[in-house]
Amino acid sequence: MPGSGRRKPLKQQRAIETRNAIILGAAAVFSRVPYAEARLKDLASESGISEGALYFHFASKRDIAFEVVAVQQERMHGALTEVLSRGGNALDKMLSAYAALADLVASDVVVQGGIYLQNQPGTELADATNEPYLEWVRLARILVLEGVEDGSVRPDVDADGAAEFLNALFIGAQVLSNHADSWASMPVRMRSFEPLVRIALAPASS
Amino acid sequence: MPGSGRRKPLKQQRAIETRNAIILGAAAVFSRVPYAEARLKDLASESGISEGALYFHFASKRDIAFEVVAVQQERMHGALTEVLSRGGNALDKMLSAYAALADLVASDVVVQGGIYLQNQPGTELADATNEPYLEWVRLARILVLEGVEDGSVRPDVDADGAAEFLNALFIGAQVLSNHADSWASMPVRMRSFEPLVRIALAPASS
Amino acid sequence: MPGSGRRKPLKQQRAIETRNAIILGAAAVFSRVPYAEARLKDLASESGISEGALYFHFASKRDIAFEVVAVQQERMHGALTEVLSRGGNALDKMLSAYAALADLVASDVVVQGGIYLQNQPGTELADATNEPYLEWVRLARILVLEGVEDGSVRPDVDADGAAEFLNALFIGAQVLSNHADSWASMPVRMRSFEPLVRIALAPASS
Amino acid sequence: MPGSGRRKPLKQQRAIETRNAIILGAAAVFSRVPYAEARLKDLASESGISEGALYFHFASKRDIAFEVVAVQQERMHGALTEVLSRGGNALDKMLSAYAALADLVASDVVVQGGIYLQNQPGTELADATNEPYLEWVRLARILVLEGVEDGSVRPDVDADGAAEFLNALFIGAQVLSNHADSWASMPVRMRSFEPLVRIALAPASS
DNA sequence: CATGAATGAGGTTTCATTCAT
DNA sequence: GATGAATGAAACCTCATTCAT
Repeated sequence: MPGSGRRKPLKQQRAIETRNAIILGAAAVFSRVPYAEARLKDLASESGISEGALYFHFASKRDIAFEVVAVQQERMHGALTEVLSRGGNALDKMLSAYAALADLVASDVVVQGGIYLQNQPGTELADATNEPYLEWVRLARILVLEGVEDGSVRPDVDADGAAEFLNALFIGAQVLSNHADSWASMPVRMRSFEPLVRIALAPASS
Repeated sequence: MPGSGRRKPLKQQRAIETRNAIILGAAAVFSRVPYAEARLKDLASESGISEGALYFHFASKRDIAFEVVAVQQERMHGALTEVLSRGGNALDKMLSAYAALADLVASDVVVQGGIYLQNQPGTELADATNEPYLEWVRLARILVLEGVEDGSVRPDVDADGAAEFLNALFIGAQVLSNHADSWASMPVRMRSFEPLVRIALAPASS
Repeated sequence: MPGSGRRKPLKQQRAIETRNAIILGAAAVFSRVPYAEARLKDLASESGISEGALYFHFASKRDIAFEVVAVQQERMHGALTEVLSRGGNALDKMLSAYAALADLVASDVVVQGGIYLQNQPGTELADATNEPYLEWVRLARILVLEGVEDGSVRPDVDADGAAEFLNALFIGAQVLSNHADSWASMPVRMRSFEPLVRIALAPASS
Repeated sequence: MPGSGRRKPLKQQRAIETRNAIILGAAAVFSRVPYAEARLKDLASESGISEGALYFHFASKRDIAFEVVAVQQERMHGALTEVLSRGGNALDKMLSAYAALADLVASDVVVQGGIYLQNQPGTELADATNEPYLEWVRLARILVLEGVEDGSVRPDVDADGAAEFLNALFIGAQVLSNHADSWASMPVRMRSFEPLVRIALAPASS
């Protein structure tokens, strides 16, 4: 995972601010336009700095993209663990996890940029970009199994299939939301899926 | 039809073949690499023709991409109408429609190229690329309503929500399949979702 | 030795001409200005072609420089073998060899470019540039030994020292000539050294 | 000299040290790499100071290079006059002068940097760089004539030719030594030329 | 005096498109 | 109809220089 982690100490406060501004501006551009069509000129102007300054903080355009993805991962991970630490049965936790992520996606430009960057297989970026998907699937699988145990999920579901099912749903919602209105409708969309997911996974009722 | 008239058609015949070769080669490239990273040189070599010759058949790279998307639409549409013309209740039709599309996606390079091209909002291509999504949703909605009528779908489902649900699932599966193995696993994946979709949409059983 | 040897067949006559024009123009620039200060813009205009066309024929500025050096080597080698194949004793052959090389240096732009390129150790070019010097020394050594045998060189000279002596003289003359008048005076200069070299190497006379 | 006057000189003292450090560091870089490829960043780090600080002591990169050349000239001049002030006939003085310079070249980084800087005609530096060569030739000429008078040099030598001969030899040795081992072998090399030079210039023997 | 951060001009390289054969 | 060669705009990146602290 290149791009993650500080290279230099960054001695001045001003530098840190600039660095953050770059990540923010870059994410904004990357969330609107495919990586290869994102112009350095735009990253710079969106960040309010000169083009050359980018290279004081990052080694290349590629590195900037990696950093955006890294921050996105961090934030999504943060949101996730926060939600999962709350009480409730596994199914509820799962659904509120997706809801929380949907909120994050709708509101956080860096997350949007990171997501869109990941949706471009075959790019220079491919490497740093493939792993996350697998991680989500793994997590979902764990939650499904947990749900079977605590009774919130039907015992006859295929854990792997269900995990991918949830993931496909989430990713599809991202793509559709992006197409529709740049992720603004993401939370609504996910919420509208909830009842169907509940029916699909929850025990026959009671 | 005297032989004297043949000369032109014969030439056209060759042109048509070349044209198809271009579309096929282009689709192959577009299915692996984002539009902006697809090199004309690669389209040409993958099609087995020279770079300059592309411009005899198409006005620009953009046009080639459009044509790939057009053919993809055509083929998906064809597969769809073929499936939908068969008998069965709406839910069954719906599921076999998605299954058929999944097969198509897994086997047809042009369809793959078209799909991947569509997954790049914000591009030059954006215009020609946005509509199809809406159409799928519309179609799904109609089928859901049909299902409510013929009793294959629970009467209390929200047609709009269910339509988007199905669509998100399908699109998410595409993205995941592409990431995983260039769409090879698409049919399996969709089939593994079927039981969950049935439970989510079908009436409580009896 | 990258840059030496044809990459592609170069199917068209025109291409071959252009390629040669590039080498010639590039050499002209490289003979006036250090590698790192040679502007592609100048290489192009001096060759009468567009900047981009350079990249149809060569992969990089570096490669162009390598090719110039390669051609220079070739030409110097050619001139050398031509001279050495003539009759005469070893000392005479040696001196007329240096004279012939001096003429070549004064008249051939590609040779000038190659020479100046080689005089920049520590550059990107370093690799392809170091070997030739050693080769000259080796050749001079052989001739000195030959001279000892045929009696045209004093038997008590140190072959290694004499070889480097001759080489230093030749290289120093190049540097001075370049400084003075872009190599124009090279032949005169070398000729003015001849008597001294004869005295230094020839037997005490009689 | 009251203590109250010392404050400024003290500051200057520090400045002088920094200035010297810069020249030393710069020379080290300039001796390895052509002017245009020498990075200010490297000059700075090699000098142990910050990039910005360079501009407190010098107006530009070009100025630093000039200063390196100036110091080099100074030191070579110093070594020369020291040697020439000793006794002996002209030929001996000449040879020990070159020997002394060779020692200096091998041991003094600033001299190395200066020499390498001068070997780049066509640069921004060209102006300040051309003169020295002429001066060496002039000096050598004078010594040759002196030698003719004191009998240490054959009376029939062409003073101009001999002067350039000696110079070419010295410069060629520099180039070869630099290529071979960054000037380390310079003294050995020059010494190995001595016998040949003696034979070339000294009277027929006796 | 010194430092790290920022600027901006300009360099090399890429690549869709056009041209001559 | 087709090819290889050429163009030129624009992209990414470098780096001497300047600025704020």
